[in-house]
Amino acid sequence: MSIVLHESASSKMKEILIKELIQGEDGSLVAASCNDDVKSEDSSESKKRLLPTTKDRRGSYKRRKTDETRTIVSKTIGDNHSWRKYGQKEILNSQFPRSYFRCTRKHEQGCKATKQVQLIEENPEMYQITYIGYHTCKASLQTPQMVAFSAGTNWDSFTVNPHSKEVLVNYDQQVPPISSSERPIVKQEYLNNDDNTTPQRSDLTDNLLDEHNLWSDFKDLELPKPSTLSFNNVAPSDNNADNVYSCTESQNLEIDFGSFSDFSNDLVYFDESQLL
DNA sequence: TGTATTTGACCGAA
DNA sequence: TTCGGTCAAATACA
Repeated sequence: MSIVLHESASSKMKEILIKELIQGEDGSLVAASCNDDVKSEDSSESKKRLLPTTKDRRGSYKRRKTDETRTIVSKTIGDNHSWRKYGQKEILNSQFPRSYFRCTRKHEQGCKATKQVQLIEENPEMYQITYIGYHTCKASLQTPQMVAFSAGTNWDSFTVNPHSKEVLVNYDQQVPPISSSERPIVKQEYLNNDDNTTPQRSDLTDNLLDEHNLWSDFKDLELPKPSTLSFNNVAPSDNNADNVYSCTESQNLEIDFGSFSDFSNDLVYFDESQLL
């Protein structure tokens, strides 16, 4: 189960989500530790060598400040794309290294999509995956930013870090899903795992959301007035995407789920960039 | 032999 | 000046 939030998401949307999730009545929602801005004095990691040659101009790059980025948390790092690892780095104050992947069709098709994968310190079973840019290659099966509600998992907690741009979702698959005709059926994601050789169905997916899932939590949200969230169907970023909904703000401070007449095969997509 | 991964080094944004 | 992101040679693997 993963939630995708645009990095460009408005602070309003984040505030709403964060506030409500953190203040969950059942106590299952916890705030993530804020480990940002903690700079280490230990700079011994920096190994610089000044041997520049005209031939060897490695590392020349532009930081993707303005690129679209989406951060998700998942138990697997696989998706429908083919990735090639091009680097790994130890990150300051992080227990686990960060791996860098680019689309394998970067050169042949100029696909600019990259992703960064890092184990979460608080939960080493989960990966924090940051997608940067969108796939422009024709082999794209499904844009990763579409991944949102994967049904069937049982959410036992959310972890919301207001200092980062992400919502972490922990779930417990042991609890059998509770069927309900009123609950949305969200899109199932089939993964061709990069790490695991055989294609497998994502363990992030299943059929239905249960009473403890995000949907239920959203339904129970009491959003600060006077703002409201509604979900609108938005055009997918590529032809392979299914229906995608963006979350937009309206006036009533209620999440307007009425627009979801049929959740089958649809994805809920938080495009916070549309919130002002 | 071709492709993928590892790893040290470099660059540049912050 | 630091450190994250990227490059590319070296290495591993099929």
